Amino acid sequence: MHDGPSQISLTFPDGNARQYATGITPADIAADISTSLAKKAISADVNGTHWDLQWPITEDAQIAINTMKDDAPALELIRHDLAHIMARAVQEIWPEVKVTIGPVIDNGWYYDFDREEPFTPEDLGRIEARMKQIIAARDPVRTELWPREKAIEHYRGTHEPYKIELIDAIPEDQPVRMYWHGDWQDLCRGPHLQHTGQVPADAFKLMSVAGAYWRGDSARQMLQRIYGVAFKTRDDLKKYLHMLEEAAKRDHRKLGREMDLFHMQEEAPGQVFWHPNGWSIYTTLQGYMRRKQRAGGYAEINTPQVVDRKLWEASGHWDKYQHHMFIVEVDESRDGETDDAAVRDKAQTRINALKPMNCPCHVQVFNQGLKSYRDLPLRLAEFGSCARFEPSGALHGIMRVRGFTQDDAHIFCTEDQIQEECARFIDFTADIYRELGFPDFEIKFATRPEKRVGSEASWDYVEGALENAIKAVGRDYTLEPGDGAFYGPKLDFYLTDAIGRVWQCGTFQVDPNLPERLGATYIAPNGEKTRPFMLHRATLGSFERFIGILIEEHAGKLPFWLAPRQVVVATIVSEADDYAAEVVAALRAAGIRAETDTRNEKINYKVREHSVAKVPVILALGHREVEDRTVTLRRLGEKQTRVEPLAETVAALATEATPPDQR
RNA sequence: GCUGCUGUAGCUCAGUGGUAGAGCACUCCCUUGGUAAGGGAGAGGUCGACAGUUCAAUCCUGUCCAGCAGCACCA
Repeated sequence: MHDGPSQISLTFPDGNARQYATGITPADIAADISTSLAKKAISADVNGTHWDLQWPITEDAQIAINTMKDDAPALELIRHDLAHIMARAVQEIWPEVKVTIGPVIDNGWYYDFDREEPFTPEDLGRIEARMKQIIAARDPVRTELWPREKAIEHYRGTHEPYKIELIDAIPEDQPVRMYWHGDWQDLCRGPHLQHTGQVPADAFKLMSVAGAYWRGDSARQMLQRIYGVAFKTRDDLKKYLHMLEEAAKRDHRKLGREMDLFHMQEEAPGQVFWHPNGWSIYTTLQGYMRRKQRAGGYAEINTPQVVDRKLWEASGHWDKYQHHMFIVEVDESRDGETDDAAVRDKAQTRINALKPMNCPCHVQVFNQGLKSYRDLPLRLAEFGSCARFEPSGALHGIMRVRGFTQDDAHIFCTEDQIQEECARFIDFTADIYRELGFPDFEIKFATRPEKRVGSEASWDYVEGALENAIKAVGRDYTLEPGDGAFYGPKLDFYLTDAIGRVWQCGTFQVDPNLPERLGATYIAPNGEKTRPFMLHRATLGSFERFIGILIEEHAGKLPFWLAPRQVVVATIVSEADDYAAEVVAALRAAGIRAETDTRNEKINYKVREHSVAKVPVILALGHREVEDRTVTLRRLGEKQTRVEPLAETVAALATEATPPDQR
């Protein structure tokens, strides 16, 4: 059966090599080393491949035996075996349920089932109880390689159509691997544990059930996906559940309500009603970005929101993006008509769309007047309000909305200037992220997709320019082959927040296509009309989304300069009211957002209320402060208070309130 | 958009086939209290919308709208 040598040499992590008969399994090797290792072993690493203890080894290799002490393989196996154990439990309770796939994901696993009836939360409890029985039974796990015909035949017999489809996707020449957990069988590439009892019975939890398309294809069957989380110990599970609770407390939708930042309502789904507090954050951030862009060589412009379809047809959006656009039909015959009834009697309808992007309008600005190569690079920036008809299921608080404002800009430049502009933009963006408290970010470099326009030479050149730019500014990147836009490659910038979540914010895209479609030209040194390149770029992405990220990153406790109410001056006795007004006036004169709280409430009450509202500084005033012209300062989250002279406090807070670019 | 769940006072949530309740918030009164909720009284709801079943619907059924989770989407 084996063509290879009858003896193989396996090298262990300590460097020792030993000879074994070919076809030996890691289980045999572990048993050969010691009985305790044989018991503790969970899997092996063979030449870097995660290897089931039951799989034979047929060639020389580096080998390491894994135990539960090895985190990565242990978690992988626990979660993967739990996927199978859960599927087994489900089929034992409801034999008619069809199984599909059940991979390991971050912190756990899921398994997709085809079942008529929806799984209920009570069902999850039943399944979990059954899983614990299966674990307690310590059922052996075994595996075999089957010829594909036999496997297909088997699944025809058990009426598992999804499994047959999975086998069809396996290359013809490969046998099919089967696994058994006790008597329950599943198609699986493995590896797995030795028996179900190796799974910690108290360190997993079924979390939720949700729909998911078979093979991720929205045209195909909707399945029911059950999510579970699993760890090595009960403590780790508890920690994870606690972390989820903490994340829920940071939810910008909850904090937005508590801090009175914004609201949304059903008459305007996916659009934000900004309240004074929220709008204060927005305008502060926008002011900051405006200064940064000016310093970065951008000229700010503003363009229309409602634009005739002709422009969208010319730009190509009408063909490719119409399903995402808000279309506005206006009866032009009513022009000058004041009688509403007459207006309804349409004669002539003009079709407009709310702009989903600013780029076509920016080209219109570029196209006004003749441009010279001396004008390039021309950097046009707009805080552009866009509307996109996002699918209802995609909406999420202010993070994914239908109406939003981008910190958008388009750089018109020559091919030679792309690299320099890209490098400038990366530095520009890195500087802003650092000042806003996100020093670490990741750049993803998306290269030419299969469906694309433009010559290979042009793609080669532009991709090279971006890559050189990233290297020139000394950044790392990850490659996303084939993920670029049809017209050009792009860089996407990802921030990681305080609890490890990743957010896509900045973007930089090279586009030779739109200038072509919209007829943008400049006069080159040789006197010829020449096509410029257009670079689409954004740093924050959208203000809405970025503010959502800031809220969640800081759990509502925004940096002082961004906080909507920076200081509340709270009186302890009403005799301090006049002094409180004076203090607030002094703070406001120094550019600080301050308010008085002279309500007839105890200081405890006021402190609690403003703390809950995340006001960074509370100044308490009683008889003593009035007498001494001092303030008692308390910072959010600190119990300690400090008594300071008024003038000193105002000066210190004024410094602290200075935006990072003006320090 | 798809699957499932949810929609009751400003917020968080109970509840019932005979048109509703709590806590907090709000208003007023008492209290002037030194750093995370002082006391009392009061006001506040077309029970998401529209149909249907019923003598009677907030409750049952259907459709729609919105929200939540996941999937798909995010040229």
